Amino acid sequence: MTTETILVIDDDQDLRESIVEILENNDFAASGCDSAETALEKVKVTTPRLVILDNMMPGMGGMALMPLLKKDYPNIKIIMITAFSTVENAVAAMKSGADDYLSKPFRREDLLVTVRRNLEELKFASQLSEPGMDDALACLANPIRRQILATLAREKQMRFMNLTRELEISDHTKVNFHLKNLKMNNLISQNREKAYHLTPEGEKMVDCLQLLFKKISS
Amino acid sequence: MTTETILVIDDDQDLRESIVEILENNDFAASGCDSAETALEKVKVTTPRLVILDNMMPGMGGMALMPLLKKDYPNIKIIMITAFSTVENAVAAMKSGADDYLSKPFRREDLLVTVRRNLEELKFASQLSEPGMDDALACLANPIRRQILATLAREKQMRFMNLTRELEISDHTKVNFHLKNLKMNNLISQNREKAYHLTPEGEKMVDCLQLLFKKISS
DNA sequence: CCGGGTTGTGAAATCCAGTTCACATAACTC
DNA sequence: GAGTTATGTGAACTGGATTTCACAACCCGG
Repeated sequence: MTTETILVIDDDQDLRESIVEILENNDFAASGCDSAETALEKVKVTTPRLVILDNMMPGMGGMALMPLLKKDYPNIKIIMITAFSTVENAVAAMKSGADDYLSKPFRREDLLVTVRRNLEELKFASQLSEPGMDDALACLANPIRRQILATLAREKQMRFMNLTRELEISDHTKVNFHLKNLKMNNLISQNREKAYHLTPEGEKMVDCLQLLFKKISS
Repeated sequence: MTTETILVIDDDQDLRESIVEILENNDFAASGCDSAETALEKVKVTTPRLVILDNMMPGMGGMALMPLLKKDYPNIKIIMITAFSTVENAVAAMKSGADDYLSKPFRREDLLVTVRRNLEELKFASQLSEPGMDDALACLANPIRRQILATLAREKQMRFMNLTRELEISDHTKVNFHLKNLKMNNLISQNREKAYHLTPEGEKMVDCLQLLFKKISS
């Protein structure tokens, strides 16, 4: 967990400080801010990924601040604090751009669950561009490599020439190229008899492909 | 279900015909064969994907036939019928290349379950090289496209320039290129206000990516 | 209606995955 | 051990994917 800052915007000092404290006690980096106006300044410097915002404040209210924040920082997540738990409040908050909401009064656990859920979603976005993901998908992008994985999943293990014939590819060096690729990505390996077989990682990948296929063709 | 032929090789006429009948009653295309020698001839013509083979037969036994079959048709699945259910029998059968086994006596249900399972595995192999799969994975292979999908999953909808800024890519035409690609693959589309958003297909794809990621990083 | 931001196109340039080719070494067969 | 098949490597080549560039139509506020 890096220094992921959470900004808490609330004019009620007690509530604000109590939220910040709860968050800090749970290893989040949080800071407070007592009005929408100062908040706008503060995000310029700290650029938080998550904002907790009271919708009722003197001056500019939370509802008014939200679109401004979203406009300049579309990837910021906003958790709105609404005074009473009514369906209307919740719907209104979500409609105007909140990603989640908390109804006063809320328990410490409600707060933490909501914060964690939203940070989790943020994390997902960055995961998609992670290097591991990149290699894996590049590997899977090639139909020959997928065929190889599928064949090995079926036959458990296979020697080079058998595999080549099975795939009905005339040029054996082409197969070799893709085998090397798969080997480098740790999806397959060879035993002493030079037979290729899936690694545990490779098997996971095959599982993934099956899942993918079911999803896509559903 | 195409005309997927299953070849039943057993010298015991009663058992053989009963197996074929059970299979045919369950919409499989099955045919019988009373010895290993005739089986070798028959596979040349029918090239079944699945073979059910008795290991005890006069003349060439099932154990001897198996490697011959596997050599010429490595993608054939073999279900071995062993006389008694002992661990040794089962292990021996699997070791010499059987993909599955049935111990006599078995119930109609055992047979069907085993056959279905093995056909299912065969089906998977061909799925992996299907065209739909190809497009989808090629699309996902590019990190920028994944980022776009992830961003749209988070923000629900976004206009062109906002998206470009969000991704921190200086050249907007590059983003446009990938957007066009995603559009062509029906993963995103634009509403009247020109805002991009995920299509139902695109959402499925994002789900897939999340699954993939969880699998990979587990 | 002027100027600036937005949204987009098509062609040229570039890059890189994938293919092909020429060759080499081990392994097995007779 | 001679010949054949299996397994593998590296370099050159090819084509498609990606990037860059030059340009243009659009919309919109002042």
